[in-house]
Amino acid sequence: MKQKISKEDIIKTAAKLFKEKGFSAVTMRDLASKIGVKASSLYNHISSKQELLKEIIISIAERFTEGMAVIMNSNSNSIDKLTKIVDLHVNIASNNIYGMASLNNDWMHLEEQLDYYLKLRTDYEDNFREIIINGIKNNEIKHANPEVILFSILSTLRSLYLWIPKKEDLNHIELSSNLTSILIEGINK
Amino acid sequence: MKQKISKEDIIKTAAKLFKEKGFSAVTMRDLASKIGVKASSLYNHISSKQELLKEIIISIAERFTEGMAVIMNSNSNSIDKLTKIVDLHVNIASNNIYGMASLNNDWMHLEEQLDYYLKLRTDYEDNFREIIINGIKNNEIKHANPEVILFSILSTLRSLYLWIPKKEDLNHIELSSNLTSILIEGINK
DNA sequence: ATATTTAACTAACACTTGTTAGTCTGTTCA
DNA sequence: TGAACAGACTAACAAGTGTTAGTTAAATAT
Repeated sequence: MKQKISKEDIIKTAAKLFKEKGFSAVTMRDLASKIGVKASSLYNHISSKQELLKEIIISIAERFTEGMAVIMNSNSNSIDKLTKIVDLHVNIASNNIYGMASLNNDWMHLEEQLDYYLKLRTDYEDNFREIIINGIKNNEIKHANPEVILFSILSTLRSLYLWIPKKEDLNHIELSSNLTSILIEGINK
Repeated sequence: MKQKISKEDIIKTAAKLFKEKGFSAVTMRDLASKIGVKASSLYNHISSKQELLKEIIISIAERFTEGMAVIMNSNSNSIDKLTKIVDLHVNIASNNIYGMASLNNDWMHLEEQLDYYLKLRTDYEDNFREIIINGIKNNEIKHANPEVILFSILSTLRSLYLWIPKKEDLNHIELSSNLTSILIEGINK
């Protein structure tokens, strides 16, 4: 056998291409030629292009859900929980630089799994919001609009996948603590 | 004449569809039928699908460049400049909810204009970074990693287009000042 | 050594893509 | 009124799309 490719290889390469051009702009022939094989050969390992998107997005989304569940069940205070959420995002983003692009930009092309994905995302945001609102109640977090706080932190965390690869020198523990400090304490002196 | 469509109509509808599904997933037939016309009729007004993307992205990118130039030329202190940048983003995002999606997610499908776009973006980020570094030097901004500060603020501002439409109740002046406060002073009490 | 399985290949499919050519009808202006 | 034009239409194109069928050869199991 000239070559032996695995489903994992295909998914990884797909994620890389999906990040560069988006799901819709990547053809099965693009993907195959990047791997060094003909498009039809891919179908010995996967069932459809859709399946690739599903595998990429849902596995990451579930990792976020699991991480959030652990944080919600911990009895830390609100600021500690936020710190743990930052860690969670830094860790998942670092290990899924390519996949995060699909999660953020191509989720709308999920078909059967779209509703499931949207539920995971909504639940995640609801938990996040609850942590913030509790923090305000407990006087740990300043009395600002919780939606603006949620939006501001979550936007930053969701964009990590774009920045981590550009700053290879910054190690993840350092990034995580710098980020936590800036998000929580702000930047003013 | 049964109908009279303008290039502006086409661009607006295109931006809306590009936000929903991404540039590559929107066909000229999709676009035409949303407008209530046949695909070939679009070509009486525009020269190509590419042109639509260019018009949408470049016009917004240039508005950011102009806004940044005004801020750089003002002799405000660093914190004031950051406040003005927040306003700039809130204003442009509010007025270009759909187009901002293309700017953020479909810029890689620009062809002849790709280099130009990338130059505008890099210059913008360089100016932003300079403001932050000057702020640190002048003791207005805390001595943290300027790349992390830049990334954190800019990610939030670049995601505004996703949040503004979900929070119609929050008016833009209020949003702008809440956001400035959170980005600069943080969220801790 | 032989039989079975794995996974590549070529060829083709039905359909969709952006775009062009040519036509026809309603509007504008002399 | 009639000529010129604008802008819609139908029809078609060449190229590209995801995917399937059938074939072949290498790897593995008996």
